[in-house]
Amino acid sequence: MVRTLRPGVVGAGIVAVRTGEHDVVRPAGFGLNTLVGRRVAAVERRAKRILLRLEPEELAAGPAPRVGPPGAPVDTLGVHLGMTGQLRLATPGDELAKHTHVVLSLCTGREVRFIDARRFGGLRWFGPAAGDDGLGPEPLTMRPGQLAAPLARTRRALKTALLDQQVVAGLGNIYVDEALFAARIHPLTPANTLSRAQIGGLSRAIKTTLAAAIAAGGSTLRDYVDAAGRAGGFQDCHKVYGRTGEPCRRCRTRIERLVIGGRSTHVCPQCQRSRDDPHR
DNA sequence: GTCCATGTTCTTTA
DNA sequence: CTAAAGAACATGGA
Repeated sequence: MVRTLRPGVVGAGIVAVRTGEHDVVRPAGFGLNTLVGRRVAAVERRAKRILLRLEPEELAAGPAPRVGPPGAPVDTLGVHLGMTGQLRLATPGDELAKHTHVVLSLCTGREVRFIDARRFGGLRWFGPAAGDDGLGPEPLTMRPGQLAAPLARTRRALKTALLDQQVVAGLGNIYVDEALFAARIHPLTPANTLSRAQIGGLSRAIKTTLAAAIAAGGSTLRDYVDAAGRAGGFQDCHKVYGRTGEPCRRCRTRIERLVIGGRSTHVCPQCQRSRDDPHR
């Protein structure tokens, strides 16, 4: 999402803001229209958050330098897509999709639209804060020790621990299931019983799974599309997620569906037998 | 009508 | 203190 959004947004000034009747902005009542006149310095991702970094206010007005002096405050507007959210680059003539909650008009003549049927997603004003509060390490760059430490402190099912954004930030239900299959570890394994070797394998599995998913453009089950409206392709590579009853691609055993922490969980009972693996 | 859904956050219960 | 379980949010598709 960030990669497709970035070229249409970075360097552009916000010239108008339109909002729908539902308040999807936190803190509640924050006026997005106060951002008119600000310029987008960068678009970054932290875990599941999309972060629009805005140039310092006084420098953004007028023909000012693109980058402020060292130490100048950069403000951040975060976007979380929840389950059904979309950020779309559009032009004013494009038909307004149902459930469009925010439209940011840019000086380039283009628009960024936030669309979200369920409204589990939303925008969040971080001000000068970094926008990474409450988040554990970034899975793509973490060291195994960063994963080992919080896992050693809990007896929760590994699945539940990995969905906890304070343990590791950015894994959702799809990618936890896929990473656990890749690591060949059962999702019900108590987090604090993993061996050092299992942690190492799990860390690697998380990285390869996410990297492959990003390269494929993400998983489109129903709603996800990038800023240009293109669906992802990784759903066709899922080994276990959504494959209940179908044969494991590795061993042909039927994929099982469990419920762990209230979340649908997909597992190959043959490949993911870590709980009673005598070698661990 | 039923069940399920890519996420987060709060409350209740133990 | 820990954590499990459930509910809540809101809409739509099968």
